[in-house]
Amino acid sequence: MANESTDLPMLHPTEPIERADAARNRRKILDAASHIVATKGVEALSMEEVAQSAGVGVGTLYRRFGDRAGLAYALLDEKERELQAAFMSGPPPLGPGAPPLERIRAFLHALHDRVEAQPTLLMVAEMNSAHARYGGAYGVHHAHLAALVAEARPGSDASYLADALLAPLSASMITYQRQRGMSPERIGAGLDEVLDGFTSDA
Amino acid sequence: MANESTDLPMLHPTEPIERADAARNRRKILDAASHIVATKGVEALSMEEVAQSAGVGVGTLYRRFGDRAGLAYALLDEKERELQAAFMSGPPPLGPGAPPLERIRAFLHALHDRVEAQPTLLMVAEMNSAHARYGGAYGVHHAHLAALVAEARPGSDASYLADALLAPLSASMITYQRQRGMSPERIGAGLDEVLDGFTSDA
DNA sequence: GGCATAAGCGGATTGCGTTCCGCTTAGCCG
DNA sequence: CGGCTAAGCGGAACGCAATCCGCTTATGCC
Repeated sequence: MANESTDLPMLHPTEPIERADAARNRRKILDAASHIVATKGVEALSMEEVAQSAGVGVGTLYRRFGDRAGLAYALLDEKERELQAAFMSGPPPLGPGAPPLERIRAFLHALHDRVEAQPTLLMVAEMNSAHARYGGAYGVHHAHLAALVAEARPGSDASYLADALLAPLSASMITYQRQRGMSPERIGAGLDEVLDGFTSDA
Repeated sequence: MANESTDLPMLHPTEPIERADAARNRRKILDAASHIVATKGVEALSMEEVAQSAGVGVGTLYRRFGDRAGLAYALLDEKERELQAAFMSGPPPLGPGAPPLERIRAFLHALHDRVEAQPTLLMVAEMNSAHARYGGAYGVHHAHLAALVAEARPGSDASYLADALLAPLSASMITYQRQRGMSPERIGAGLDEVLDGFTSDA
């Protein structure tokens, strides 16, 4: 079990193979990082502190994870994999089997739930390399959603609409809405309202 | 003409009054900053360089503009005022007089044009203090749009829908789409498609 | 005009993300 | 089993945003 569960998305069928010490360090780093997040919060997740706490140099952190956003993303990776498995091969309505519009709805609500569960880590992950590194997950979500939209609304620009549907679910937007006093339930209901526009054909 | 044109939004009817040297410095800073942006690009807009180039201390920059995002926002302020004037009291369809759905469409396209014209500065302005400082402009846009949505779709959660319509127009989203090869025209057409969902009542 | 005072100023300092580069060592090969 | 080599490592150094605090000065009041 050398290389599993903690590289970015699932787009590296056969990477060059990872050296044993590198794998060991990856584990140490992720353990230290999640411990820091759990005990002191995301804002205390500084590269230097993680490195020290894991007993490695900061250079190693950057080699493994690219930047702080990449580290945050790696911490979210397990949940991300579960999510991807759920909408790619899990039970409907999230997984295959339900009509596209119901799958879209289920998917957007799943993304919303994820943001509610991990707002701060996601916000860090969205930063900086946002659409490059984190782009791995975004790309998968976008492709999935675009396919469903193409089914639900043939002839539309499904790729654009997928972006437009994902944009309101960014961690920073939702965090901002929550700060303004908007409840998760209201956000969920709002999502459904947005989707009502999809039900009726143009 | 002490205090005009370069404080944040238009929410300070009668601020405490600005000292003369402070106003002079504000001008020097903004001039230096826009010169740097014009000649070396936004990425060269560092607080230290602006301060040096304007002949003031960095502390003064922070006193005036809060942070780097605030400075970027101030550089966009003139255009922002024009935009606000246009949709609040200009000619239709952007200004009052047209039916709400046409005004919504005109407004979103105006925002899109703005992003196409100033992507990098807007991206800096969106950073960090994003929804605090820059929140001034966002708040105005949101309030305007929510009012129009409430007119166009009575009974809906206009405040949420306004967020959802504004989210795809963030500078970072549009920059990302452009990097993927999506043309401005396609984005504009996509916006119209999103609005089609609004035409047909739920 | 002179003075009191608070607004303003500036640059040294701090903190942190990121980069760089010379050293170490795991993994392979003869 | 010993040596080769490239992957990996670590931590010093850098750049830059942001803060802090003692000094300066514009402004209002007598």
